[in-house]
Amino acid sequence: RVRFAPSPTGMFHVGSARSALFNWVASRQSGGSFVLRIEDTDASRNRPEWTDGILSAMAWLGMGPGQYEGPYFQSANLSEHQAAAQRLRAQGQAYYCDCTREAVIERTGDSHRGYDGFCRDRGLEPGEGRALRFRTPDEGATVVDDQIRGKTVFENSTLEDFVIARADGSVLFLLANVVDDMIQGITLVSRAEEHLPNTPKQVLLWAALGHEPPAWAHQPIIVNEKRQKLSKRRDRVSLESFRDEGYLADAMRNYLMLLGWSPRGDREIVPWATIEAEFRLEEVNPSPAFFDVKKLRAFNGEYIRAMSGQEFIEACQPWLEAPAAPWAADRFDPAVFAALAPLAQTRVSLLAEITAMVDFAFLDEPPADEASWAKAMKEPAAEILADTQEAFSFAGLRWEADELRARLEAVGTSYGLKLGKAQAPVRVAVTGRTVGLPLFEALQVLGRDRTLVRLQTARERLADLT
RNA sequence: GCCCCCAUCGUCUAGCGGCCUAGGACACCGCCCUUUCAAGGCGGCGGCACGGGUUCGAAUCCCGUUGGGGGCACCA
Repeated sequence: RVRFAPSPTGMFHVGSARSALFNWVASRQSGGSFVLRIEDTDASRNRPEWTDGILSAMAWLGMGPGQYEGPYFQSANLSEHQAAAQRLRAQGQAYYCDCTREAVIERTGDSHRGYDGFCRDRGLEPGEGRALRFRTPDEGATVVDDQIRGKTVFENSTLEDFVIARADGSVLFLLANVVDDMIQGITLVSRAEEHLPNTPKQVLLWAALGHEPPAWAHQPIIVNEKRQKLSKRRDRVSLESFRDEGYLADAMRNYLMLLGWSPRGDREIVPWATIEAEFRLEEVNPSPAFFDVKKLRAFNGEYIRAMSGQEFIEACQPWLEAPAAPWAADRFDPAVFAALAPLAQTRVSLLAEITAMVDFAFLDEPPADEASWAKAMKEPAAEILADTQEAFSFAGLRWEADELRARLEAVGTSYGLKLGKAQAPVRVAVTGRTVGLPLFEALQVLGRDRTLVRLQTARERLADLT
């Protein structure tokens, strides 16, 4: 039984996403279950919309409702938490303490030294301002046997007597967590490396409560370009933001699994089934991994190209409507898009890019891009536009890509220009941009009338400028 | 400050004592293809942090140094 316990913070951190995936695969492989716990001992912090966000992000990654145990939003074990705390006290392994933080610092002279054990043997009874502390052993060591990094030894003398219950009687995360895990029969706690320093305390709690601790697995943290832990404030970390930009769930989960692990045999982009079969928690690389958006993007491009034409068209839908699309809804023509989509599929690495790729076809006028205009509309541009307009106006012209190409090529030749140069002014006149879909195919789809109007408009504008 | 973790190309990694002249991917740079841009094909650049051991032999094992990171709440 593997437990996944993301903290509700208003978004789903990519680190949490990777952790969820690791745990998910590990639990399925062993035929065990995946327990989802989205809880906070301070219920007021657990906002419904936040938990909904986590649930939908998980479902997006393929971990849908009904496929896990839970979710548990609020621990149902509050009384057991209390009982455990009192049991520890009864066993002499916890004691009440009335020291304030300030008083401790004054005695130790160091705000980082931790608690000094002042109240250990004062035999205080519960009361106002008195917290319950766990009495850590004076000697020996506690070892955390971790599936990813082996055994880590913590000298008990370095473990301070930590608080397990507040003065008001409420139990803190460290203990509550252990009690919940015990009650739910959790056998593997797999979480981020930042929890490792607290783990010996939990191992001690498990033992004090008379249980064998679960197996542990502390995953390396995910860092930014400065090699610091990805933080909500500094870095872009929300899974939702990637989803909304047009990253595919399959690409994202494939990439995430590769952060710290890789399939055998020089492969990276592999079907999910392969990952589910081959992943091993013990094979996870213990060193921190940089979240490389460029590589993610490259993966996304590969996944997009691997889609069938129909799948691609369907996947693009959200970016072809308001608010993503700048055109009026009634100007959108599914047939036109279906004709352009195959040309666009190898050219987008993010679905969001599709909008700018096809907007010229659904806008009344080509989008204005000054830089493109400046770049393409020089020297013989006016003549090329005029000649092209004339050539394209020819009554007997077959309005098809190869024919259009032949005509423009001829125009270019008359000015000593290769097609690559000659097509530039026409491309900008019709699509508004200097780069884009293959021009003649796009013109064929756009149609004769609209193409000619745009050529005419561009000529007039060019004339006005000079 | 104390405790802990980590260390192979810029990045993600393969490697778990000889198959390593260190392999792949992303990024970057060329060339080919080409109507722009992509895609695709071919090629290039580029790394075992350092110092000691152990061993016939070390990227791989041990120790140290250095560097990076994480944790040190009556938060989770």
